Amino acid sequence: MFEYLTKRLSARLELLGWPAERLQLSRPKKAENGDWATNIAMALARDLKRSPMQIAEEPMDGLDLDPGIVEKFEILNPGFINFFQSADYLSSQIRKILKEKDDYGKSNFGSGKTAQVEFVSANPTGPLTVGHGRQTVLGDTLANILTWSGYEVTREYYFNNAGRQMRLLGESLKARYLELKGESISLPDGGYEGAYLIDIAQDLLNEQPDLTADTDVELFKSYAETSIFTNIKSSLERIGVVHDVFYNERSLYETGKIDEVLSILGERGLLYEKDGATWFKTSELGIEQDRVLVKSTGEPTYRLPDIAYHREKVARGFDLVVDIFGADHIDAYPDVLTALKVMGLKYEHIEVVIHQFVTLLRSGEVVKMSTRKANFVTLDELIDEVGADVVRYFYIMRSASSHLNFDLDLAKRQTEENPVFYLQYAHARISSIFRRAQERGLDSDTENADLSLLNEEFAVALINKALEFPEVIDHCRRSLEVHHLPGYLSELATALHKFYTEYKVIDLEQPELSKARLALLEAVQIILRSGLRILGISAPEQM
RNA sequence: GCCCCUGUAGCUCAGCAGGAUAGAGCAACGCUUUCCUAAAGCGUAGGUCAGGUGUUCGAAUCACCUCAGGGGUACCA
Repeated sequence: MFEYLTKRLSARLELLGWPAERLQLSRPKKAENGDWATNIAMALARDLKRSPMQIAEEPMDGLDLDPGIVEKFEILNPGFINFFQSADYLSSQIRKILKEKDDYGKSNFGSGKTAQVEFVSANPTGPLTVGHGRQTVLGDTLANILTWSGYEVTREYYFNNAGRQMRLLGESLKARYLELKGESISLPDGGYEGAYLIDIAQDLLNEQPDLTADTDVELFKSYAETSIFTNIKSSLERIGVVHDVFYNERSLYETGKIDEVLSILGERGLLYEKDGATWFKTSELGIEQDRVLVKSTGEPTYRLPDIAYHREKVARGFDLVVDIFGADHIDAYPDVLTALKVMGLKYEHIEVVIHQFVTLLRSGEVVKMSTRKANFVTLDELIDEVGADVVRYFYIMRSASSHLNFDLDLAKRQTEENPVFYLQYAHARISSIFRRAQERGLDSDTENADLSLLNEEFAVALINKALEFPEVIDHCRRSLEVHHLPGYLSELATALHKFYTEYKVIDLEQPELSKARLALLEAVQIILRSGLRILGISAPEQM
């Protein structure tokens, strides 16, 4: 209907010589204002110097619309043109859902195109925390949306197992190990204090009891890394996240990509030496101040490998690159994009999704978190407490740009009245009705159902809500915001529960009506199942 | 100081390519089950959309200013 109206009205506007690109169609909030509406008359009032009501008449005059789609239209003050869809259109759309099944709502926007989503990317210095969880679920769900939009998606995890932090990790493990052997050794300055390192030290002690203070710290570092990465991957798997590529920053050094970036920027005259460090003249490129790329110690800052990594992303030829970052990285990406730009590389296809922090509340108190200080709640603990479905839902029900308050007590306590169960119950409720219908011997032959019987108020409302699904997916894809989906699914569930309360689905006295209603529920269930699948949440048959 | 995010009902938050009377969930109060799962539905109450100025036929939405909270502004990532 949207496509149809857009096409017909645009053609009409062009015929009149009016700017068709100003045409906007939206769904009115109130049902009495129709199913679709346009404000074009008001938008053009100024240019045409005529009243909106007058303007509205003109394109609509003599415009005959397919009665199989549009029932009628109205022009209302102050100048809205409202369109009402026909019953035939609704029936045909339900048929479409039933026919396309789990493919309903997929688009070919990204067909033949590739996309990469980089997310999590936590260095293996400790378990994933509640803070990482948001990014994890955000990235995975967005990847699902892109897949639904036709893209071939690569989920990527970028990490660094070299550098200062990892060395500290190795030293910290070594200290714990020696501590277990009875030596009184203090943790290195700024070392990792987490208890998880004691567990790892114990494992190492069991496997290799003969290490001493003289053992190379490299052994401890590598043992810690392997152990922690195993743990991280297992946490990810528990909430259904599997990355396709783990990209090690170290490879950028080994293949000379780091040096290449330096030499290209050097050739452009954008580098200089000061105080023993190598600086990038970002101040000449619209950024406040210059940035250090190589420290006076000879080690690069994180910016340099980031630039090299993104240069590789560009070279790998993705049509769309999405980076999911926490708000603490907000200053890094302009540098990276600027570098790509001056190197003459494509960068417009790189989208950055910044998510704000998760504030963890426990007993009404803000929990300050730091991986190094070991004052954190792990993602694993959270999953243990509330389950993977609830974890995923809680993280994506809010927009990424809002500061998320994660109230642990609430999440734990809410197992009965949790919003996620509301959705799952809607799905289970339909399954339950199907089971009951079968018991009663009701013919569930939806192929031949007379869908025109679905003309009651709340049936129509439910159908309309169901038909919004592809628009919601598209909205998520366009804005790279996934929180619209859980919101929509809640509305769909509400429409379903309302329908259920008002009408009896299984009515042996009216088998034809029952059949039509069962067909509608089947369509609704298809959408609930698809939506939940995109969110990575299970769709139970019964609860 | 400068940059980014946020400020909407008691609480948590939608809405913000300007549109028709500002929404939901939770919390509060009241109601609904001889009938497909009440993990549900309905109703009542609750608002200076942080504040101000501007643009517009029309502003929660756009611009500017102020205030408040968070993050960044590192030769940490």
